[in-house]
Amino acid sequence: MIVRVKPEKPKRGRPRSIAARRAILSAAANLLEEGGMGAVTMEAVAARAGVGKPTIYRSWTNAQELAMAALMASDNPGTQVRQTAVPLEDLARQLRKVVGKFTTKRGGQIRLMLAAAEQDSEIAKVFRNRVILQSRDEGKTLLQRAIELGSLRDDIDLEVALDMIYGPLFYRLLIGHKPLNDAFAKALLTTALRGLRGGAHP
Amino acid sequence: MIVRVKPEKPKRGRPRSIAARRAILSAAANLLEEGGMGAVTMEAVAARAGVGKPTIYRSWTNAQELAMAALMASDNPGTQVRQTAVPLEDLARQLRKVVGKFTTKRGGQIRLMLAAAEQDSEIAKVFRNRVILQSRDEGKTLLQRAIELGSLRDDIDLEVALDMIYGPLFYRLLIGHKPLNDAFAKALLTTALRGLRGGAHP
Amino acid sequence: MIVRVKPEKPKRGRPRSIAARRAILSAAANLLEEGGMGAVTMEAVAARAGVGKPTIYRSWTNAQELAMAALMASDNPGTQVRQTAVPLEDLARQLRKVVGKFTTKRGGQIRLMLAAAEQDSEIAKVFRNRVILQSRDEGKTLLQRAIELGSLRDDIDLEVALDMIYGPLFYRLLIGHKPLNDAFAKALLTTALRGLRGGAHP
Amino acid sequence: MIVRVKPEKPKRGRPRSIAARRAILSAAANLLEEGGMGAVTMEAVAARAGVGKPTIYRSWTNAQELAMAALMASDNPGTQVRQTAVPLEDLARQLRKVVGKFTTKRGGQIRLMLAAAEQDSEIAKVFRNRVILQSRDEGKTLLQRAIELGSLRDDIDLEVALDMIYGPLFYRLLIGHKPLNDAFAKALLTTALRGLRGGAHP
DNA sequence: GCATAAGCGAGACGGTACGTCCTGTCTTATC
DNA sequence: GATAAGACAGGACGTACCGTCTCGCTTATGC
Repeated sequence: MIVRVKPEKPKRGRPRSIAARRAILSAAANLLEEGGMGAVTMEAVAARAGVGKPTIYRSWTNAQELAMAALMASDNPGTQVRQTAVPLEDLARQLRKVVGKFTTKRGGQIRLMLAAAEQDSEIAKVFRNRVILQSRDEGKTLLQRAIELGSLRDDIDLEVALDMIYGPLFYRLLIGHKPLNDAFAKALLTTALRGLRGGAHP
Repeated sequence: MIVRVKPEKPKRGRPRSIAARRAILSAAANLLEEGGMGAVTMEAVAARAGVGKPTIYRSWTNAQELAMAALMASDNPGTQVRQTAVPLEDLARQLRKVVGKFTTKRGGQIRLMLAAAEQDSEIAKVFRNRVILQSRDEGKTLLQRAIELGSLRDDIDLEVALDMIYGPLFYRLLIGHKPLNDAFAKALLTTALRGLRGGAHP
Repeated sequence: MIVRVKPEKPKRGRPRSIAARRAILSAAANLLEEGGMGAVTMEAVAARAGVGKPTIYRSWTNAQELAMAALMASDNPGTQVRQTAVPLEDLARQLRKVVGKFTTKRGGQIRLMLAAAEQDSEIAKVFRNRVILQSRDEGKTLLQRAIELGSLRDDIDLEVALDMIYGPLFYRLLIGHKPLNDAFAKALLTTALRGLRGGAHP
Repeated sequence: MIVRVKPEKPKRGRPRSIAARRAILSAAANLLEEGGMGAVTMEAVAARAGVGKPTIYRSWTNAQELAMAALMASDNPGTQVRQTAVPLEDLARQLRKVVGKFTTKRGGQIRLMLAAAEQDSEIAKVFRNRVILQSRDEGKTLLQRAIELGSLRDDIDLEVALDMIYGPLFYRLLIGHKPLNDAFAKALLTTALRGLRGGAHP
């Protein structure tokens, strides 16, 4: 792998660009944490970052995009789980991690972000892929391995199975009708694996 | 002991106009349908309803509340399914109805509504109960009957089971990573009933 | 001269509450004193007087009228001066009284009242007659007596003379470019009596 | 020592649009003429001037200030009289000019403006100086010259004399109890010069 | 002596304007 | 030649009063 050590092109009068970007994202993230989506206004971000509004508009077209970008920038991608020989145990571990992530304040921010954005905007898609579907994708790998190992039936619809596991987590995050915790994650996985069908079908 | 069946407080002053209320909700609903949440501004609603702004503020504290109220008011509650002797078939039928409801434009509105609102506002809770959890509650009755009839295991956690069924629908509605249709509803129910585990069920 | 003591038309229905009237005028006067004309809003008066708005509107058509009425009601008419054998001394005494009246807070209220009102409204005319021109009318009597006694020229235009005396008081009240005090009143009267013309006309 | 004639602060950012300023003042002046003070609302001015409300608020804090500024801006300062060798004749000519100015519609606007404004606001002071006291100041110069020439007594209090001449004009403008016209101006000046006292001047 | 009419408090109504905030664009002077 | 500063047109916000209108309730008079 080749590492480009900064080409350092001889630039006229734009030494500020990276610093400004960082300041903007940082200001936006702080505002988001302090006052939610509503507090992330272009004016507030500009003021706090010590930056002109046009500088922000040059990189993000509106406040939602910026808020999303800020949330993603401050996101540690690491829900990553190490894979062992027992994928179903890896899955259980990963679900607990996801629950942990959702339980923090970040969970609330994610919730707010989801419906606020234009559903079809480019950034919204990226956001969903990065923040929401990332764990599901990891889960997909685990399920596939479990099938290969014979731990799961080989006739299941993988996508349906994934939604049956990750959907409920998301459901409780957004609706909040029941607690979202490790116990739920465990019960969910157990029930999903075993099925609901009663005695008549052993 | 005499039971007064409604204290019915004396109500001083001019009563609120039900005509105005109706006009406001109607205007808000129309604007919502035409231009989404963003179009439901207090000013636009007031203008279209032929009503003063303070009249709106007297009943709803902000545009989101009003939009939610309008959506609920124009909502036909009828996901109601008739119950037969086979609750699992009733459940399948109901899931198809829910999918149908989510698939229309109303689905998009519901999606937008959810995250836009203050999560803990009173109206938001009512909204979630009426629009989101209503079907789930109906499902609960069906599942309970199924357990009584022995069609389902009697050791399942009912709440977990419900989320395992309704959560995925909601997941696809909001994230949109995969289609939300009858086929999905059917596969979902089938998989949930049967379980994912392999081996033991050759 | 026959004084008709009010034709007293036979009124049906509940008579207007004098208690309410008093409460309204009192509330208006207090508000006027506390916050000037701007504070005398119908709503504030109604709230403070413990009275419904229609009760106010039944007697006064707008806030300015009410404020004027309140100011007049709380006005002691007594600039009245006793008349002695030397009308010019009576006049000097009266001018001092007028100055005293204008110097208090009431002076400021009068000032505000004058231009705020519709110039040609009925109440504004009454106000001007009662509050502004009353003293001038008294002065007219005094000047006439002085002319009869030979203390003043008999070829002067009385109205012009009156405006030459009372106008400057009013001028300083409203514009405030120079102090309005007894010294001014004295100098004014002296100068007016003596004239400005120099040596050429002894 | 070097005297910098105007530090001329660096003025960061986009300068205020003089076109906008002109449009605002023009719109305000028109509205003032059409409907009086009450018609000069920020919204109406903004709409007519094709300008955002904040642009107005950036320069004037409320409608009264704006109306005053508009009236002053559209005011031709020209009551200025040319000075001849006979200052008392100059004075007579100037009084006729002032009367002319007060008699037009502008007179009514001035009247309304005076009491409507916060008495002690900065703009109100400027207004009084520019609109009301300007003529009086010119008169002061004329009187001084007349005294030097021996046409007036040299023992008069100049300020009192000025108020004795200009106060009555103002009095009739605001109270309207008697007509304000050239005849009055002439009689006023004559009476003031000659004095009111009888007897001593047979 | 009881009906009737008007006044009463309360408060909602359709409106208008307020003054603030934010948007997204633009125009400067600065670095 | 990109930046920060900040003015611009526009438009929604939520509030304050306006003057009018219902309410349900007194309170006098007059039939």
